[in-house]
Amino acid sequence: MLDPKLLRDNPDKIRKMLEARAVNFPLDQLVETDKERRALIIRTDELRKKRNEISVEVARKKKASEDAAKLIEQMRSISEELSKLEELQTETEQRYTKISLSLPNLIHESVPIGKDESTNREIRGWGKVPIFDFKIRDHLDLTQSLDLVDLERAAKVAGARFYYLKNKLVKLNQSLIQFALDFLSDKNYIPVQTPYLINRSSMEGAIIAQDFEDVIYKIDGEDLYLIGTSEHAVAAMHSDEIIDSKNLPIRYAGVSPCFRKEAGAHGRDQKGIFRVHQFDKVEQFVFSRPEESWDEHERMLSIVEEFYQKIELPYRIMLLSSGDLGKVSAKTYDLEAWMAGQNSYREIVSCSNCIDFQARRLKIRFRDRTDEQPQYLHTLNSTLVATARTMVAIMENFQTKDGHIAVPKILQKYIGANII
RNA sequence: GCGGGGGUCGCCUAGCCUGGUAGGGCGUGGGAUUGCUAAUCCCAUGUCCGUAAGGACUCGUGGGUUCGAAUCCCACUCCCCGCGCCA
Repeated sequence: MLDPKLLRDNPDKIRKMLEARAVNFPLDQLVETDKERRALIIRTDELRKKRNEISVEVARKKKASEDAAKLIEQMRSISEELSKLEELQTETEQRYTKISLSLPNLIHESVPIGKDESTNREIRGWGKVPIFDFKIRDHLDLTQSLDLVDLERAAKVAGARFYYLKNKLVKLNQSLIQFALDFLSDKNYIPVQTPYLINRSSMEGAIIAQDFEDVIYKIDGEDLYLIGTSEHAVAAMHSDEIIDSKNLPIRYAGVSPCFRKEAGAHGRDQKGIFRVHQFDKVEQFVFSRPEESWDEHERMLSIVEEFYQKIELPYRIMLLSSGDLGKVSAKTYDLEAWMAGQNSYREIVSCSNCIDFQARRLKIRFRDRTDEQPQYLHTLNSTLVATARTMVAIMENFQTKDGHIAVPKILQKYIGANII
């Protein structure tokens, strides 16, 4: 949600953003509805004022045991008119909210303008792409020959894009989670394991309407949705709260499974466990003062880079262009890891500053002193590790000539082995 | 799932029975007073509309009764206590 004042004072700024994102949005309709709703507020406020004045008079007369019948008759007609207007107001308010909830976030000035991923900008790279002196295999091949993943039975039991992890891959999955949590704890992040199902109003705080269709699973007959990432549950943690600024920034290490419908991804990445309906993730989520959020954003990215250097995965950092940017984010870096089996870099991390967009939706504010106007804070989120994709990268990059997988040094003590 | 108790401004609390402008304390900021500090006293302290003056709203949420609801009625929700079931 954007600052409603922007809608009135500078709609062109919003128009520019929509253009840069190449998004169709009924901006004029929103501006019009905002006008309607404000006019209605003024009219109902006036009527209420009148009613309150008469009500005080009624009370006074009754106390003095005078006749108030005439006034009460007036009250009756005001109340009648008011309830009609209120109905109209509620309807207008709902219409306004519905449209404004689907309005995407503003874009930071450093974001390159461009229509899709082809205009993303490479910021830097790290590590050497491995060179093999044997014929390499992709991760699907490796998981089948080493009996690490059962896709056929998962398809039978749950459907496409599900999987059974088996044997040492189960341990690798746990090791990545454990290492990630230790790593963030050392940096004073607060570990938090979230609810995996949350209600609609919480979900609406973190995502935009279209995502309900494309990514989010709903529990039939309940006001419950499976989280697409712990970000959704952590963001809503402090909804409707005013946070004492001396507690900022609040840095959480969220851990949870992630559930995604992947609607519209038919045919893409069908192989193996790269694009799946369920995976585990450790996530950085930060509540920050507005003036500190851009530094915080860079800090989160540097933490991500340190992590992947420790597990020795070659990567490059991409700055997403306006057309590829998520609707709730003002600026996003992706980390793309080298995947030998696909001979390309693939996205495994997304690091975003959502500025005050989620905070407005969730009413998360802060202040320095208790007599001060509270103001919206900024929220940021970044993957630390999404296990399925990171395991794909590890398997493909660390494969050995004899068809096994070397375990990155830092994970060996967690998994209790140096080869899979 | 059943029975009982509860949810009031950032925090704590009064008001609810008996309907008529939501009061007090803490915290925080400002001011007064005072060698300094402390204590004391005064003012401010949520959201929305409005350039402003000002006004409206706000008592877990949503309905209802009433001229008028924090207060009465109904439903839902969350927390606490007891019982039941249960990994």
